[in-house]
Amino acid sequence: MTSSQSQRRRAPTIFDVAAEAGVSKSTVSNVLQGKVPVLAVTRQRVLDAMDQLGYEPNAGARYMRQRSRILGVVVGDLQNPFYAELAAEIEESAAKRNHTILLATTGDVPEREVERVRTLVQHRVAAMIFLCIPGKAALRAVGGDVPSLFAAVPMRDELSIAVDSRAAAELAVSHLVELGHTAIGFVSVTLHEPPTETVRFDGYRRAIQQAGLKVGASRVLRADGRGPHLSAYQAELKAFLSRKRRPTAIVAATDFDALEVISAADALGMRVPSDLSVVGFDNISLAGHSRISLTTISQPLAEIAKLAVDAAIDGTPHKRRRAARSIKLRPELIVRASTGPVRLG
Amino acid sequence: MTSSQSQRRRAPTIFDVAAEAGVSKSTVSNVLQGKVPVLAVTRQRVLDAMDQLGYEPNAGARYMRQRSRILGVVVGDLQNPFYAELAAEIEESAAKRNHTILLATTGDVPEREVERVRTLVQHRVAAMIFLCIPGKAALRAVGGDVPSLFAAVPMRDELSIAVDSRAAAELAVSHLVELGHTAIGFVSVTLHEPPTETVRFDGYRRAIQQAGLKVGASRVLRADGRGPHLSAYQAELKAFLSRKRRPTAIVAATDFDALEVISAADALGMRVPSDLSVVGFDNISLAGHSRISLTTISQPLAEIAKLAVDAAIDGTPHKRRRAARSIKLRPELIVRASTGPVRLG
DNA sequence: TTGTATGCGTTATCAT
DNA sequence: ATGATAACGCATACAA
Repeated sequence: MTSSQSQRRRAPTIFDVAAEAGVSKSTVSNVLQGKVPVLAVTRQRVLDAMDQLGYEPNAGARYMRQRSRILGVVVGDLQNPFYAELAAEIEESAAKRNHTILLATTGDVPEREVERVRTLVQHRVAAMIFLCIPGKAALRAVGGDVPSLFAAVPMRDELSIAVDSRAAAELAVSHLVELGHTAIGFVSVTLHEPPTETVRFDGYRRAIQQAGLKVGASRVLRADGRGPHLSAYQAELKAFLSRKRRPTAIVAATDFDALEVISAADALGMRVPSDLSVVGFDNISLAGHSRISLTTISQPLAEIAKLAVDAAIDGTPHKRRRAARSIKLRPELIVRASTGPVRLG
Repeated sequence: MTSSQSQRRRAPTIFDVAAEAGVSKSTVSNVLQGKVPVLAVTRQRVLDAMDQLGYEPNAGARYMRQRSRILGVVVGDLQNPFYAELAAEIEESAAKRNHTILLATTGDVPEREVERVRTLVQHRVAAMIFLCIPGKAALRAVGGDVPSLFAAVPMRDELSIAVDSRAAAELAVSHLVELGHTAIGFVSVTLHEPPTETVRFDGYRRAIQQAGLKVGASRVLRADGRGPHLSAYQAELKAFLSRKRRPTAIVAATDFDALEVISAADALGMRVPSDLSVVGFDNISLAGHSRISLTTISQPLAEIAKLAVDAAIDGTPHKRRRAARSIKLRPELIVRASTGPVRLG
């Protein structure tokens, strides 16, 4: 309205506002900060001048004197609905606390990780929230000056806010045991993050042993593979499900994996859950769809996001205590139609 | 390793580097910029000093003199896999061009839009990429100084990079016509963005007329509703599908809507595609899952992302020509198992 | 309550 | 090829 000119003018500064309002820059700054009392009329004049000129403070310049209000968010795979949803929640929580997020995706490629982390550091983010497990180099690139924490991923010796994956696995396994299953397998084919995968497998293993069952190698399929070779996964999965001593129930490392398992079962003409029970992990929103109806472990997304943002903003006093301040949240089992009693015979 | 101290030190500056290398700040800046020639040995000394100190340039300070390398990305609904995937692609394209993205989600709430846009403006983003249709107020908040464009959403009179939705609708309709359908309906229940919804419905309507068919009011279900009242949607959908003169095929405004339609059909015991054919829109990654296998319209995500980022960075010379420079991409029909020949009778 | 002076980290202009 | 210096927009300590 005011200015349809396309020549990009210099944005109005605090100085312009001061001139327009007939006061000094300090006064403008004072009404901006709200710390120092300013006469009501003066204040109003400044405010008027501001939206007269369409003034917006320059965050970059501000951050040279103040703590930045940007949070760096590093996500491995934003294509995965779980991380996308989590990122959305984090953004919202951050906004509630007047912070913005600088988003970086790495595709879990080590070299890219370092590059992206460095970019975030250069922008002097107040803190770094990882939605992935970065490599050593990336972690080093963060440096000791910017606090970082890990959301929804397990990270030993660091501040991490995640679900207790052992408890989660126990939930899944005991649910299956209650349904009469004894041949309970584990599948992870699409999870690019070794540590997360390991923790979940470990939880599965412990839960199995705790239930007095055995962890048969023939019931476990773990692909350390790179890249999403969907067709290859399917081939492996079909072979896996066709084995003689195949499991009657499967704990999948993620809902994505569970979906792949279901696809393979469908292709083999196996029925879920009567021929094969499947439990997922993450409770992505599509897990509840009638065509999927996946029994799965749910993580309290909003809570994780809020805690992560709060911790990122409020900081962790002593580095050494980071791990100690880690938070393990309680997972929840969502029972849907992908699990059922074991078929006798 | 180097510094395990938790007291947050002042990050090393260009000045510190200069001191360490025994040169002036100007020289350091020169090697940083690479524009002015610097003696090889000096250059190396500076470089050494840099990673000795773990120096990273302060992007905020830099942006006070140079154009910022931040792109503001405003997305309405990041929970929607389509937008999450698009955001990921945009981030990647931006990174390739040494840019970072500041992400804001609005949940399509007008007041939040303005607030978020203002935050982005305050960070002096080089450009704004909208993955939603902002309200007037938000658009005004952008101001005339920061170029903005629209990716994957239709926006009249503005620079937009999206699929030709009329062509898309034609693709869907003619596919169904070829299968013998004449009672082809339209459903949109979860799309929060009126303009996008309107454009897609309009495309549907034109395509129907072009095919010599009629647009019966009884075959159209458009919910302008707010918020995701999934159960309510389901009730509406079931009632819709139970009508006497119900359609034999449905064009859904989004894959999400298509999934809801399928759920409703499942609940009513209707078979897809023998009782009801369904075409979606967006080709989200889960549309290809064996349990869904949704015939849908695909948008070239990566291409949209690249074009959007390039346009955002390289800019549009004259504001008036923005609309003229808009790009309409060709949609593609992905035929899967949710569509089939009309059942005779 | 308001104004003045200085510093923040960097780039850019001008000397040398 | 390198160094001194003035912006850049804002916050802050201090003076008035």
